[in-house]
Amino acid sequence: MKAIVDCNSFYCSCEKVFKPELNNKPIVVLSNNDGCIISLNDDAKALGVKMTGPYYQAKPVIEKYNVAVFSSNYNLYGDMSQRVMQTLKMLTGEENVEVYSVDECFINLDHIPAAELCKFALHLKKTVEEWTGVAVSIGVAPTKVLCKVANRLSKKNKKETKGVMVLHNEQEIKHALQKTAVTDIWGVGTRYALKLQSNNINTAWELRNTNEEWGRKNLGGIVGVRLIKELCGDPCGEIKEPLKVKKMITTTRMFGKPVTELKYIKEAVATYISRAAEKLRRQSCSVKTVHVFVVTNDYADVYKYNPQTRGSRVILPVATSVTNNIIRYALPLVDKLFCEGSRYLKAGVIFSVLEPDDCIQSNLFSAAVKNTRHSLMETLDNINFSMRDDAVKFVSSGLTRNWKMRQELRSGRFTSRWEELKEVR
DNA sequence: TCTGGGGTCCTAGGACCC
DNA sequence: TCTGGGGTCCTAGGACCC
Repeated sequence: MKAIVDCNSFYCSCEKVFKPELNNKPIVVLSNNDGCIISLNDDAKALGVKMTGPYYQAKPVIEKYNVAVFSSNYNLYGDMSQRVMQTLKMLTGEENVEVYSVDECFINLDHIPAAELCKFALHLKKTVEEWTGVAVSIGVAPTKVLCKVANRLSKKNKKETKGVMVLHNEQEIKHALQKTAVTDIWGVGTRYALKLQSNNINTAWELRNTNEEWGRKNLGGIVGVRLIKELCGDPCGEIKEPLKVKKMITTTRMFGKPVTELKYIKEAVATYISRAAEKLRRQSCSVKTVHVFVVTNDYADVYKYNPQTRGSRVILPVATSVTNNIIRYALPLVDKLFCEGSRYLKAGVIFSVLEPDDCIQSNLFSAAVKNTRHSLMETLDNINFSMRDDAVKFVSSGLTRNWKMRQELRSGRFTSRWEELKEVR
């Protein structure tokens, strides 16, 4: 058996830990740039506020009911996430925990006797809540997909389930699947949901009873086959070692307000390259292919949101993680992409084809230079880490940066900055 | 008169996730 | 005035190899 442990309204819970006066009060957390609502607690949901809706649309309700609003504070959430995961690893053994995202993980429970699963899950929940202050829900079942089903039902009816649901046998699985719409299955997005519904498959139970060949044809080949097997209780995804090394690194941000000047877009792209290169060095890799993209909103009616993406890529002669090298090759792409007169909403970079630093493929046609600037980069990373982000940066990334995103309502980085430590009198 | 079959690698694009 | 920022996996098709 497996479990999924999922933090309830994670970002809101993190804010609440340091502001106990918000207990039982509605809370929302906004995306970067304060654009969208990306987390809301049950109290906010009860007021009719929608997840991932634009902030401005919900503003009337938010102001009327005095909902607490925060800009996202990823330093805080990242640190709280580690505390939750660390607690679970201590309780179940590191090798049994697969961290799946910032707020959820799968746990292998094969060593727990069937009769004790529920008790054990409740123990995990209670301990995490006591040690970190973050509330969690737990779903236990034979496969990951079924765990997600159980977890969702446990959340929907917290009073009855106490936030824990175990699917012990076929009967319980059947009952749970009948209560789950296809749109709520993990692995079914809008496209697949439409296809399923047009074939008159509306519940998870109906999907489970579909034959695998139909799934192969209509739900993305092997992906669909696995999905149906998992619903049948036949595990296709085991608890995995976490991916220590990413295969792709992306950095992208909305601008604080639309930008029309080439100069500022180049500054932003240089900044994003610096950030992505930091992430790259953290996993001791170098990048071979750099993709740069910009998003415009050119429409007769400027209020209509109709983003258009244009991108271009460059393949470096030799993979590198040296920021200024990457900037040199990638920044000219911005000149190519730029159109005078467009309004730019956003830009970003994607690093793909990542090579480990210790086995970089050299180039027959360029001199065999090593990553000689590594000590410079290391120094730069150390300064920026110990002082503040961007204490030292490249001039091409701009000095004034008036394109930067808004974060007007961010709370303190209570657990990761000494100067912002929470004081108790 | 007539031109194979089997394989690998890479990339773009589509789907999904939180 | 105003709509996030990351990721993953899979597949099809083209280029190339012997």
